[in-house]
Amino acid sequence: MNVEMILKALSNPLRREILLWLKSPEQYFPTQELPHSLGVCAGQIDQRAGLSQSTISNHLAILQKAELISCRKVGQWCFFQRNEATIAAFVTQLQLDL
Amino acid sequence: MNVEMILKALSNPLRREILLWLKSPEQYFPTQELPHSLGVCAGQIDQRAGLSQSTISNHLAILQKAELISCRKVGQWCFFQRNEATIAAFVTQLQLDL
DNA sequence: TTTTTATATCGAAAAAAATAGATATATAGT
DNA sequence: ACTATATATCTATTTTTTTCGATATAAAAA
Repeated sequence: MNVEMILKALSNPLRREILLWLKSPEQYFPTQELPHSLGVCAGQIDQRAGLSQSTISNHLAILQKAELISCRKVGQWCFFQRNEATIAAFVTQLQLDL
Repeated sequence: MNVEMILKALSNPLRREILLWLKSPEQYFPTQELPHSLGVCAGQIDQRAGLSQSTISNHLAILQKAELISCRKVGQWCFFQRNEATIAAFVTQLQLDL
């Protein structure tokens, strides 16, 4: 758990928003056909964010490197999920470190 | 309490370090003549950080705008202190928002 | 009142982050 | 095997952040 990387990741509003979207997939990604329990498909996130595919791919990579989200590959798709363990550990760590 | 501004402020390692220094002034600023209960003099922070005066002034302004620190002016000096209320409220808010 | 000291602000340069389009890679379907 | 689809990577551009030196402001000291 790298507080440095996590704070950098969270300093961007879009990345924070993506984290929120992933908190309530049924609300924010109602058009996804495969079950939300798998996570949310990268393409769905692209669509919702309205920025280019490569830009969103980059943001997702930054969230992933910070271990705030994880990716499950299913066929040709990538399904992203929040990593609640890291998020909780981060808040706890901040409480001590800050 | 503006989570956006606070996260931006905390995304910089030097600003996080300054916050830590202000947590233990007697440890990090033993040469300060006036009592640490006043806060830590801007010049002491400049000296410890080893960057230019204007750069540190800028960092302190960013921390201040985020209300992570506050400034007390005594004569020609500025004494900075952590704003523990904001810091605690921020961590609590993250726990909910994130 | 002039000079010194402390901090803030301004303007410019350098470094880092965000964004996009083009291309590569990997999987699926025909 | 060829084509279509999904995502990642590469390169370039734009925007934001960091940093500095010079100058402005304000208070203190001479």
